[in-house]
Amino acid sequence: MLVILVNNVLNDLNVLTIIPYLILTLGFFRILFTMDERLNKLEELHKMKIDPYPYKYERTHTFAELKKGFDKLSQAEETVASCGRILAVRGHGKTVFATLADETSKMQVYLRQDKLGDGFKIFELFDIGDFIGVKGNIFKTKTGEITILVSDFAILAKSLRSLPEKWHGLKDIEIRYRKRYLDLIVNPEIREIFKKRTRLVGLIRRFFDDHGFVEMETPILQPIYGGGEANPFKTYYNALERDMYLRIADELYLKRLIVGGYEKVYEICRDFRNEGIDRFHNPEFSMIEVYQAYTDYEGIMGLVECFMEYLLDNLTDSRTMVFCDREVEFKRPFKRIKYTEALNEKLGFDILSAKGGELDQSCRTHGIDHKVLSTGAKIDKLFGELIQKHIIEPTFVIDHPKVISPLAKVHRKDDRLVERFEFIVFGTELANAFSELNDPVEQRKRFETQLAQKEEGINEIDEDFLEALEYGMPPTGGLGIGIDRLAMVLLNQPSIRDVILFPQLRREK
RNA sequence: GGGUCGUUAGCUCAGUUGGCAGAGCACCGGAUUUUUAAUCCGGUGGCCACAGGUUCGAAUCCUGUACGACCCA
Repeated sequence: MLVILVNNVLNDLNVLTIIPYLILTLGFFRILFTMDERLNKLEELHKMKIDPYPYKYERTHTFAELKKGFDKLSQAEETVASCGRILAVRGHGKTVFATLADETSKMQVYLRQDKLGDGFKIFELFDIGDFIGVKGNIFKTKTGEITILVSDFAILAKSLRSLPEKWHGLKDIEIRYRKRYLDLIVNPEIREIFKKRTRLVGLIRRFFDDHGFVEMETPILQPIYGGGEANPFKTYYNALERDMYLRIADELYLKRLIVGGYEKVYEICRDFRNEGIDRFHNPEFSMIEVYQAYTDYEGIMGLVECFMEYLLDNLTDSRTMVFCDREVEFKRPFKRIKYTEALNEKLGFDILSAKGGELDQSCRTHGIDHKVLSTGAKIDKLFGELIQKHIIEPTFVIDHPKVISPLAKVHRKDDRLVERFEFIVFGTELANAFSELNDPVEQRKRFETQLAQKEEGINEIDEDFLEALEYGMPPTGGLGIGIDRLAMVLLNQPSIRDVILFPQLRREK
């Protein structure tokens, strides 16, 4: 069809006008040439009144079902109908072996001219990558492979481009990310990873449902962004004639629900942060936030211990976890270390009473660019560099300085600290939790301090949230878990892009 | 934002000191009725990422740009 179309266009133009046209559309022509053979076959199918893109196929068995039910099906000589994509073809003149794949498995099919008659020739119009349906009986070849002896077959969708190589697969990491569908076709282990990720999210949901939590849905488009420290993506709402932000967290909305009387809520949410992309960061990422009334961070720590054990038992069948060639065991209670004690020991002075000069000096010593950072940010960088990086075993780091935790409740025994923990394993933060700040007067002060520390006063205080707190929020424990990082660690994938189907990349040239 | 490395056929990769652009798979033609990375014979396919520079001569050396990976911020 395309070939005819292009021929017509060429006939309508004289040679001189064609030349620049040819140069301009070189890319288009190159695609045409590479697809030429397949387009011819497509044309051939049309001529034979065979629809290369039919509407459906009645399948009796998936390939996995055929393999599982082989004894019964072969004994009964039952005619089966299956379908899938052609992955390999081995022609032998008057017979053909082909390997097909559906979602469940691969399957060999065997076509013989003496069985198919004139229809046998039609298979010559099929290519690797095409979807086909086959009917026939299953048997074992002399090498013992379960195979369908085909009595009838049909094209289900013609493929116009050749797939990446069958043996080496697709390795180019850029193409794997940009054209994930190719990665999924030729690298079955990648399909397995994303299936496991889906199973993981299902387990997370089941765990919290089973523990009496209710899943909620809160706004992704927010008039004021909050609940974290990050630059937002900004958009404009025409009908309301105002700027809106894609959420960086859903904390402040879930807390409104606790004010509203729910006692156990969670949301599995996609959050958006307008910041750098690297091995641990994608601008859109998945979180689960959990809030439970009448408990504190101690209660949440217990919940996290149960949660991790539940995931390991149901996802990997083992209480050990391997990530980047290191192995750890999960045994409760998890280790606890105090944030300030660990950091003070490394630094040799007390960060809570430190002078600015001491902090700056330490930053310089450890290669941290301290000039543009707030005190809190300096402390957190030092912590990341000196402590977090080296924590491999599952560990709760607890009791953070107040300056770096504007939404957490002051520690009951030390008012310079808050009741907070981060759950760290393999040097990676998997969870962050507080005894939630529910004192509206204190919360307002913290927001004001936070706003004053910002260089650009872009964001405003969420008055509606403060008003909600003023109506009263019960004591509450809150938890946030980064699902992508959790997936990385549980599935032993070194980059966040390996657990996100379509990671963000720059635009192609 | 900075540093290091990479980009060669649809895919996986070679390419020597700067001297004709290569292989395997895929594709096309031929042989082949139990193969399975089928095999055998023959063939097509390249803006060597892009733009400059050095040179008699550049995939190769130099500069810049784009995209990607890793590290740092």
